[in-house]
Parts: sequence; structure tokens; C-alpha cells
Amino acid sequence: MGKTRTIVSNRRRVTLSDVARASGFSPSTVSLVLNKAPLSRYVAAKTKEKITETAAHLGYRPDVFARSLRSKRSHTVGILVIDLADPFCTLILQAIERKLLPTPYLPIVMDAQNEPQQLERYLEMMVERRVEGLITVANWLLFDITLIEDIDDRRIPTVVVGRDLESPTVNSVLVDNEAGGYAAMQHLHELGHRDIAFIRGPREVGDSRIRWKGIRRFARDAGMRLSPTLIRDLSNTMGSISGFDGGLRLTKSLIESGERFTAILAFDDLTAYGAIRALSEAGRRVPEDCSVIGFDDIPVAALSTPALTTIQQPMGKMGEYAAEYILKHLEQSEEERAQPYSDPHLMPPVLMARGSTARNMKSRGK
Amino acid sequence: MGKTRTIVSNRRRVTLSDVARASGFSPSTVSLVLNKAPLSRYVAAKTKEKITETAAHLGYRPDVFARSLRSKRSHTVGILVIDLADPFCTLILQAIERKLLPTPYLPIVMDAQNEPQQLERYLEMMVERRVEGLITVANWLLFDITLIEDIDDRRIPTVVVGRDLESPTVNSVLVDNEAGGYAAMQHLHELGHRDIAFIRGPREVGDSRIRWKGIRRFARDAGMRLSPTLIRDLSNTMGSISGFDGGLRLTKSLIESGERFTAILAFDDLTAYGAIRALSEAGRRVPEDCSVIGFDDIPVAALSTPALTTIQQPMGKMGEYAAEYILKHLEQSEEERAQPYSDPHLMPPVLMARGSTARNMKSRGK
DNA sequence: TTGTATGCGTTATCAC
DNA sequence: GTGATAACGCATACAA
Repeated sequence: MGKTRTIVSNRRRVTLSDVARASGFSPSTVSLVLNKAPLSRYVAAKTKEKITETAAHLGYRPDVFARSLRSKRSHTVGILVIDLADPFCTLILQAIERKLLPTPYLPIVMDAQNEPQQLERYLEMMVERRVEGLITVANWLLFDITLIEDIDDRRIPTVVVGRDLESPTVNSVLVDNEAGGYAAMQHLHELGHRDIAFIRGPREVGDSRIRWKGIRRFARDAGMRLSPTLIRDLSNTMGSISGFDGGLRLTKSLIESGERFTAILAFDDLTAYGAIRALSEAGRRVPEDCSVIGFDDIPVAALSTPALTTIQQPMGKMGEYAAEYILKHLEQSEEERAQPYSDPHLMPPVLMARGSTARNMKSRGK
Repeated sequence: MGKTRTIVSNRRRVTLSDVARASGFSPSTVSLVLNKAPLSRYVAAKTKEKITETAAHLGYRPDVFARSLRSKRSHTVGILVIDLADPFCTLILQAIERKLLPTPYLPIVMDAQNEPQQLERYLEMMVERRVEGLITVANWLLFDITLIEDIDDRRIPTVVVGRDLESPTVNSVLVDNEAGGYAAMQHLHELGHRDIAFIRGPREVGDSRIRWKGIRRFARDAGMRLSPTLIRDLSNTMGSISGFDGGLRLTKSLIESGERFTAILAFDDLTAYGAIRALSEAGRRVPEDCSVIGFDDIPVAALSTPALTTIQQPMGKMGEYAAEYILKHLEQSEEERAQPYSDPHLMPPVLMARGSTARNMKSRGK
């Protein structure tokens, strides 16, 4: 009843010495050839062929554990994702995976699920498993991750995506938040909006501060005045992961304040969705009565109705950069890696103009 | 300048024999004690204490590679996710991870990114890495995954989540699609809808057929007639992963057909969002002019405006079941595992009645 | 050009 | 109660 097996047979694993015996050569020669080691240059072509052949025939697969034990290498790159349920993280992760696919490095992904404790535990496990590089994929919602610097001390190349670690030794790559804030403002301004409400991120979040900087810079450039009464901050203690509840609540308070505004610039897409809900409940249509712009461009932004205008973070590009950075450093010696990073690598955001913003049709009640 | 390191020091890893030397006992005794092996019963309490202490003091961490090489165990469970960008998969994955957290098993997650080739490759890697159990998290969009059966032949406990593998040897857990279809219909019926349009999944997708069965069963029970002209099928060749484009296109065709309908029952949430977009573009409001119901309950369903009424798949429960199943089988001997599974484990769906469905206010134009 | 011998860090079987 | 000793499968320094 011997069905053909696609992968390997049920029998005992075949080892290096099995191949050696079957091919008539010694284990060392077999090892040299199969690993294409430098010394295999001196092995006769015939021998190589014979060995490769019998290895394939026997279905030889090296034992990863024995190999790693002996060589002290793992051929793995650790990817520590702060929250796999966050589409922002997921898209970055997939880009990294795609970059790693054609390389001999296997991504080992672990998901901290927003729990600092798990982050720490997994970080240790990464070291334990001898990952040769470490990429941390972070969302803004982030506790202290400075212990990542410790990893770098072990001479493991490290990079953080999506957040500025502000570390002199660990490289970071993230979106240019200031440019993003600037672009969002510019878009609303071009549509004729002058009375704009803001729902900023929690004060502790660096991203939010930088975006605000960009917003203010545009306002200065365009000679706009930002009304302090139209500014709200999400609170970090709302417990919720998403800014939806905050966006909803703060927009309600904005509406109830009676203050006039024709557009809302939200901290992120989920906050924007909260704002839209609040506007809708108050009978204001988006975008006819009020425009709304978000930040991130989560996958559903293009699919909702109205589609959400937003500032896209180039998750794909960011992931690619991180993977390339690690791959590059994997080849280098320790000394070569020593250059410090005072500044994070910033990626340009791109405005995705969609249905939730429209030209301001109301004359200004000045 | 010796900053204290949280995890380990920079120095060479400390090994078992380091601990042995420092504590004054032999490596074997140290191993026994540190592993709490059965034989450690006979070790003097004093000795145990001393060993545990020095191990802790030296910061000893067993070498996972040496350990696995010797013991032939990996203490890992493979989790093969068909697409990590699919929130459906992600939520299941996180539930699995949470179940595994308090156990000594480490989840090794790999992401096939919807590529059959990668699935196969990763499957091999899982075997190579000696995972002791395998959980496959599948979405409906699935090519042939029967090669997973091969894994089971290796006496690795295996379970598939989210899809019926229809295998006599591999257990499956998924939502009760028929009950889901039934519940969706019942909901629309209770709201007074009698002219209902359907956007079914691609014909090849088993889920869709079963849901349709449930829909028809309700129609029979309630004495409703389903108009054949109001039925559309998503095509599998649309290339796109999401049903959004299909939902948009098919709803347009539904509208253009001139046929009267007051509700749309969509294959899944993304299809529903496509339908909502089409309705909106045609000037029909949701839910006032037309109700829309989806299937899945992706995270954003509750956040969009209007919030999407949908049939929730219990992703959390499904993941938990899968993890528990694997954990249970990891304890068992090969013989005990031998019981075949003719039927998949079905989880009850739950109706999430939200803003995209409402009572039918239009009298029937009979 | 190829083979022999050794050790990576563990665990497990014995003997003391 | 505890300590030698071997073996897991592989890679490499060195010998031939």
C-alpha cells in the first residue's frame, strides 16, 4: 500500500554518514560538497556529482539542530512583531518576509500581542535560538522597548521599524511623520478648508508630536491660524488599542462645543472612523458637511464608503528597508557594523485622496 | 561603564559543565536536577538547591540546539498561516498563541502569503525543524492543501482551522456555515425583507455552498421564494484576494437589472463593503433603502459607518479549540491518536446585528 | 584530493 | 545519591 510521499519517507532520517556510506566517500567530503564549502573547490567534479546524486536519491536533509550546534549559526532572523492583529504591523511583516524568501535566512516571527512581558520573553527566546539578526516591528502604541538595545550589544544586527527608538546604537526606520502632517494639512487647505479640527494622538506618542510639528509648519507657511479650541488629544489610558472610541468621543465633544469646523484631521485611520461615526450620528454627512482625513492607510480605508482619505505609510517600503539593512549587516564583520545611528531613516508618506474629503462648499462665517 | 544587562552578559554562553564545575557536581547530576527529570528524585535536597542556585547565579540557559539534537524533541508547535494579512487568520492565530503561552511549547509561525509554493516549502521546514504538532490556519481562498495529510503520516498531530480538509485522518475545525447562512436569512426575514439579493462565493468554495444550503433551508422553513434572477456568484478568477471588487461589480449589475430588492446577503464582509459602495454610488442609502449583511465579522465591521451587520465566525474559539486539540494529542501515544475524523468540528456562528440592516419600510410592490 | 579524529552541549544508560 | 561515558549529527583542523 505504499503511497508515494511528497516530502520524505516515514523511515528513519537519513544522515550525512548514510550518504557517505552509500556514495563510497567519507562524511567530511560529503559535508564539504553538500555545503559548497570553500574547500570543496579541490574535490573532483566526478566526486561532487556522485555525492550530490546519492544525497538527492536518499532524500538527505541536514539536521538543523546538529548543524547549528556545530556551526554556531542558525540561519534565522528574528522578527518581533508588537501586535500581529494590527494591519500596520502585518503589512510590514509581509514585506520583510518577501525580502527574506530568496535568501538562506528563515524568518522566526514572534508576536508580543501588545504585552510588554511577552516582548521581553520572546526577546530572550530569540537570543536563545541564536537569531543572527533582529527586526522589531512596532506600532506607535509602545511601551518601553529599550531592552532591544541589549540585543544589539550582543553583536546581533538590529533594526526597529515603525518607531523611532532614539537609540544611538540601534537603527530605526519609520515614516516621515512631519511630512505626513504637512501633507494632510496641505490637502485640506487646497480643498478650501480653513476651520479645521484636530484629534491628535496621546501626548506620550512621539509620532503625534512630530505630525503636529508638520501641521504647524504648514499653517505657518500658508498663513493659517489654528484655533486652540478645535484641538483634542486622545488619551493613552483609554485602555483600548484603537483610537476609534477616542475619535468618536472627542468628535462628539467637538460638535457639542458648537465651534464651527469643516474638516477633521485625525491622528490615524481608526480615529478617523470614530470621527465619521460621531459626525454621522449628529446628522452631518461626510464629506459634504465635513471632511475627514486619517493617517496610515489601513487596508480597509480604500474599501469603506466613503473611502477614507489618508496619509499612507509606506509599510512595504519600510519592511523592505529593514530586511535589506539586516541582510547587508549579516555579511559584515563586527567592526564594520559599529557605525552609530543618530538619526532614524525616514520614509516619505503619500497622500491618498479619496472620498472622505471634499471641497469646502460653505462660505466662511467670519 | 558596565551597565547592568537585563538578559545575559556579553561573555561566552555558560554551559552545563560550567555549572557543574562551579557547583562541584558532575554534568549528569546538574542535568538531572535542572530538568527535574524523574531520576532527580534520588538527588539530595541540598545538592538540588546548590545546583539550582549556581545555575541561576551564572545565568545558565540551556542550548536549545544541543538539547534538541540529543533529545529528539523541539518543544515547538508549527503554525502555518495561509495569509497573515487576512484578519480572519490573524485573530485565530492570536488565540492559538495565547493558549500556547503557558505551556512549554513555542509557536513557530510561518506565513504562506497565499502562495501554494511557499506553503509547501514551509511545510517541509516545519518537519525539518521537528515541530511536534502542526496547526494550519486557512481562509476560504484555498488551493489544495492535501499535502498536509502527509505530515500527519509522520505521526505529527495535525489540525486545520477555518476550512474543512475533508480528510479522514486530519481533524478540522471551522464555523458552522449552514447555521450561519440560516441565521443571516432569518435576520433579514425578521426585518421584513422578502426581496433579497444574494452574492454568493465562488462556486469552487465549499463554504459558500454550505452557507447557501442554510439559506435555502430557512427559505423553505419560512415559505419564502428565492428569485433566481437575484442570485450572483463571485468568480474565483477575478484575481483579487478580496471580494470587494466582485461585490461592487455584481451589485452594480443587480441594480442595473432593474429587479427589485430591499436587502443583499453577501458572501463575506469585504463583498458586503463592495455592495455598499455600489449602492452608494447608485444613490441608494444603507440601510434606509437597502439592507446589507456580511459574513466573518472582520475587526473593522464594528467601526465602519454604518457598522456592518454580519455573521461572526468565532475565530477565538476556533483557535482555542485547535490549540487544545494539539496540546491534548502531544501527550498521547501514537496509538491513542489513531482515531479517524470523519466530521469536522463545527463552531456556532453568532449574528452581529448592527447598522447596515434595518426594517424594510417599503411595501411590497407585488 | 580525500579521510580521520575531535568536539559542539546535551541527555541517558549505566556503574560505583 | 552521584559520576563516568557514550551518542545525537554535523563541520572542520589536520593528516595522509
